[in-house]
Amino acid sequence: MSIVTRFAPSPTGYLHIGGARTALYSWLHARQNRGRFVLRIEDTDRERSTDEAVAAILDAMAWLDLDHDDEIYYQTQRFGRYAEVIEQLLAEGKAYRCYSTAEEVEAMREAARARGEKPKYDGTWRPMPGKTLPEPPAGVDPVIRFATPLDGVTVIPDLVKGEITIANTELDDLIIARADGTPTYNFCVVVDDMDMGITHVIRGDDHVNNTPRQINIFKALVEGEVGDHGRLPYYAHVPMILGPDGKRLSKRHGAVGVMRYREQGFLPDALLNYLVRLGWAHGDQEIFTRGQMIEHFDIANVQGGASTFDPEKLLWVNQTHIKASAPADLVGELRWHLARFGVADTTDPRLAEIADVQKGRCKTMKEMAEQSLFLFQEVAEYEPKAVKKHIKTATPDILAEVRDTLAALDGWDREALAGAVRAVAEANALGMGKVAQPIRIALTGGPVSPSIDDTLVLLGREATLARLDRAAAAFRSLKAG
RNA sequence: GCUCCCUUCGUCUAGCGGUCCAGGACGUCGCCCUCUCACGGCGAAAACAGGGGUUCGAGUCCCCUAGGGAGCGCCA
Repeated sequence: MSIVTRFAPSPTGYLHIGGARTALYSWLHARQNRGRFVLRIEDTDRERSTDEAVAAILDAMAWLDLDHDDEIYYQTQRFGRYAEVIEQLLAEGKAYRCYSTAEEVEAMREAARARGEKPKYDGTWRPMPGKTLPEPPAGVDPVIRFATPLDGVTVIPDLVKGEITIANTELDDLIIARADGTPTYNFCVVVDDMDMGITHVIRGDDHVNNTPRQINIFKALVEGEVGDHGRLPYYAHVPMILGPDGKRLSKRHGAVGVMRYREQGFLPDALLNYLVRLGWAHGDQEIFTRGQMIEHFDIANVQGGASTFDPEKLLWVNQTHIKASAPADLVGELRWHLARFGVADTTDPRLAEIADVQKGRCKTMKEMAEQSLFLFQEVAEYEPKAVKKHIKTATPDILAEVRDTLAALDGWDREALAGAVRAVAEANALGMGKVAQPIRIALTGGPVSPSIDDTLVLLGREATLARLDRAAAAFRSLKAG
């Protein structure tokens, strides 16, 4: 029997970090077992669901490259099916109509609370052997409740937490269809998981308390015990992700939307790598390629407790991935970030070359783009602090000498350029720093860039000579004035 | 209030009864390398929540306490 997992977001906002992790775990579990990964949009709450949110979630999934099988399922398109199952449950006496008003139910809950119990519906309208039901009041549209077993226990076969046992007396008869006839979450999930043949429900552990209810509905619909392959799913409740203050990760903690991480310059594989390691480990290994994640991930080894999101480590993982990437694989994100900085020419053939030179020195792709901007635009100003520190009275002459030496070069390759700069330094009895820094400022406007030979190669002969001329003149007038 | 879950360095974690005076990684702090920023190399500080058991032996199994989290909707 092949594995089927699913990711089932409700489209009320963007895909956040926590959702991305459960999606990743589901995806990994399916891919490593050559199973199917289903994407299902849980949009039964029509008030809060939006098309924009659906689009945002799909965008993020695409960027992360967590590809799904089958078409995308939308719960709003399955209302007919839910109605059918509700009729079946009603006919079999496994569900019943309840005419209690919201106010009455609230009073029941208060009463239970007063008794020190969990707030529950009291079963007024539940048919029982020998019990006479009240006469349905006129003008009240009933809700439909599921008849939860009155005794016994429900066991959740949970791959992460181990078996969890809940007494059925803790559960009440939950509403599966509202007064207006629309089905509710806990019911739709079960019908969908059943119809789609889900074998492993991997989701956040905020759903643990819902699970016994869902299992009871499941048992009312299919034969077999929980955990039977293909009949009732296994569960894996993965813990929450916490912010630095120990509270559940939320907007307060800054970026939570996956696409915000793209904007900050993270690579999708790096984000996934960080996420997979948050709550799971494979020995001492920190860095995983996609293939390694698929090979080694084990849902049963996921940590039971919540873990804290650490932006610093994410940055390190990202940097490590950038460093290990083939330049060609970085071009896409580099181009995207350059465009965000206003660089219109996205077809520059130097992109791979730039990525190759920069990849060892950037923590993020945004940083890489930003530090490569000097290659695409003229120097607007020379950073005052850098000028103060590195530009001396003799600098204009040195730069002129560098310029002439470079201009006399036959080729424009790294070795020749490095040799030329070193020659000027030696001729003037200066350390490399005393020559390289002024050149760097002249060419980029600031004190930071790749090694001076790489910088010269990337900038090219024409731009280099022009910028050296311009800087020499500018510094000369600066020192004179 | 009730139910369920969780608890190893600041953080992510390894550990699945002895090989643990607890290992790796991020971060932090030193030193080295160096044309800038980075990279890299070497080194240091840093943890089994507390208390009872079980056992020849417990970070590893059980119980209690404390702390943290989730849920208790005609939301998902």
